[in-house]
Amino acid sequence: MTLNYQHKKPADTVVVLDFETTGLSPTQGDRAIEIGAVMLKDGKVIDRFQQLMNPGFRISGFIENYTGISNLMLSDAPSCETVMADFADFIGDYNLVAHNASFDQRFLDAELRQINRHYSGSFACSMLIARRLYQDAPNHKLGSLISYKNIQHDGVFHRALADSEMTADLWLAMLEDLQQDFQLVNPDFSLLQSIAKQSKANVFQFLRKQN
DNA sequence: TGCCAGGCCCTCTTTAGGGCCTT
Repeated sequence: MTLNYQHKKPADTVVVLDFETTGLSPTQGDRAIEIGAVMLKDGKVIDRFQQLMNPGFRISGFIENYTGISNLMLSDAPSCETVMADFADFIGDYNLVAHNASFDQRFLDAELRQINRHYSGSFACSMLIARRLYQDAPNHKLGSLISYKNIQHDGVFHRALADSEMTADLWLAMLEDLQQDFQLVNPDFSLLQSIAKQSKANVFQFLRKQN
């Protein structure tokens, strides 16, 4: 069997991450308030990262309610700069996964720019991939996909570590489905990135060509 | 609860509009 996609990293280790933030747009002044991440290697969680961070201003009541993160909780949290420096060390140059990755990438880029740190891994978006693989799902919100795939969870949503754990489980479920449904021996980050670039109409034909 | 932004993606499209996702 020959797979016509390229392995980018010697070990298929990825970091699945999720930000909680003060709003939707760093260009409008929004900042990160929590980062959560799990590191996957060979289909297993080998490390975790979770930290609240103080954005330097009060967050809105909407965000307090949405995330369960209060201004009191953030009052004694370390600064975004301190936390993001640690997180930059955590992710290193590994490839990255997030649900609706364009959102998390904007905040990661904005926060790391503040401390002049960089990363060289590339992003894959679990939402774009799920839209192609699970076209019958009622919608492609993270919580809906967790239910659709019957993935066990602890009922916590909109907290960074809980959401990154669920995104990691969704990622592993997609890898497993590719192995079972398309007899792919070693589906990896690069293949899933390629899936996100296919049209919904052509993605299954693309997958059948992979072996 | 919704607004704010931005990218993707579909369609009654491409000289555009609007829903889906993320907080």
